[in-house]
Amino acid sequence: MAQISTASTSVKHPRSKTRIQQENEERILLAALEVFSQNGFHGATLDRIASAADMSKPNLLYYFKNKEEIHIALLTGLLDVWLAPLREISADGEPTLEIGAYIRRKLESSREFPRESRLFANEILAGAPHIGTFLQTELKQLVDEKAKILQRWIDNGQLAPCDPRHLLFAIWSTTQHYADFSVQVRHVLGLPPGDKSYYTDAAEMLDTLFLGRLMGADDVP
Amino acid sequence: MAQISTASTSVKHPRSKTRIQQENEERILLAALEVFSQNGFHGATLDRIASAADMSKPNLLYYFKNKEEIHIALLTGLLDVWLAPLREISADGEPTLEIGAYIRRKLESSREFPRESRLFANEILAGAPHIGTFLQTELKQLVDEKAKILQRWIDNGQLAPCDPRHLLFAIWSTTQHYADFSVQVRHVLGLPPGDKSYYTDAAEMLDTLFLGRLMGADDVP
DNA sequence: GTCTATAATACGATAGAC
DNA sequence: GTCTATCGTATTATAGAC
Repeated sequence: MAQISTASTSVKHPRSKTRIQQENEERILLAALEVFSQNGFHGATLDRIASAADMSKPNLLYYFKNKEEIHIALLTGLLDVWLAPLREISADGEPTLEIGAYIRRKLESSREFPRESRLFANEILAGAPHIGTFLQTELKQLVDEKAKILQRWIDNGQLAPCDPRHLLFAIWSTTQHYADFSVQVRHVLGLPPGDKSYYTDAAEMLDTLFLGRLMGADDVP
Repeated sequence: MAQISTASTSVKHPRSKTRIQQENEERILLAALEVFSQNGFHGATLDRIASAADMSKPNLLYYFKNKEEIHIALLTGLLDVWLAPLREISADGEPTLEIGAYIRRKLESSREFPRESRLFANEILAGAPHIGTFLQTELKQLVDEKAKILQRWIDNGQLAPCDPRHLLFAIWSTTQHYADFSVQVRHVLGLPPGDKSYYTDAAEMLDTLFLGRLMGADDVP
């Protein structure tokens, strides 16, 4: 299975793209994001993607040589977006503020890019056939780096003792849940499709959960 | 789309099944669980299910009239298992103990039944085409019921003020994450396939997270 | 670059012998 | 109940005109 990473360049022709090329590729990727995120890789058909892009199927395959290439292009574009909020965590900041801001960035990302989140979730659920290498290298490296910062805060008594990596897992899972499981969230809360009002309560819950006792371990001996 | 629930009976013929029928249906469902949970509904093929069940494709279709019926049978069997840990939360217990035990049950369920968890996750990600009604009725009702209990604990000062439903969402997401995103967890931690040793640290993290400050809100004014 | 037509195949499901 | 053979369709991908 072809592996991708943030470093990989998807540009086959060094020649710059024409205006119409850029527009059409963008249109295809937008349509594909919609279809892939709702149905998974195998559930998505070129017919539906072409239809969503308002384009004929052969024309679509003029821009991407096959279905998998469209999928890979989407995932590739996603990885940097996924890493960005984590990258911003600074060792120089106040732990409570840094972690609180990270949670808000992730939750905002979940709210603004639910389709991207579901695309990512589908890929992981399927065993990460395309981004396995990315997870083992770029992501692992960044997590290792940030875990050191968190560990230092713990050693300084600024953060409750815990496994830093699992703290990150908890932040990822709780924030992404509101995008990936939005249907369940809405049904349980009795909200209509498209209603995202639950994000307000979600933000409050996560603040209570993560900033309640974990922070300021010194204050509560 | 055909909807199912815990109340639905999947028995078409009241006549009791023969030994060989039971065995074969069980074999098919086990194989299908493996294939569906790894590839999603559309990614799974009858060929692979039949092969995994060590059975011919027509023979498989002798027991289930089509692919969807196998999928529905799996989901139906899953719903009660999914609800069971939540049902056990008792209003008469000590809040800390009750919630701690619930988290451990959910985490244990994640560890013991990762394929079932992924099957469920795939169904929700796809928009819950089969279990939408279940989510809106049985699950919502049970959540409403348990949320009342949690709210009473909050009112009594035994639990930090928060939205009870979102507390449940946080428990669901963090525990299920270790089954649904196990590939990512392993890759980030640098563990080999099949290694589930991270569940120890996971349990500790969740205890710290959920039982740290949330409980005994009175103790920390 | 875009289209119609179509090739090639994968897949769900059935027919019918045993 | 189980099998081989096969049908029908959906879907990926290409050929070739414009």
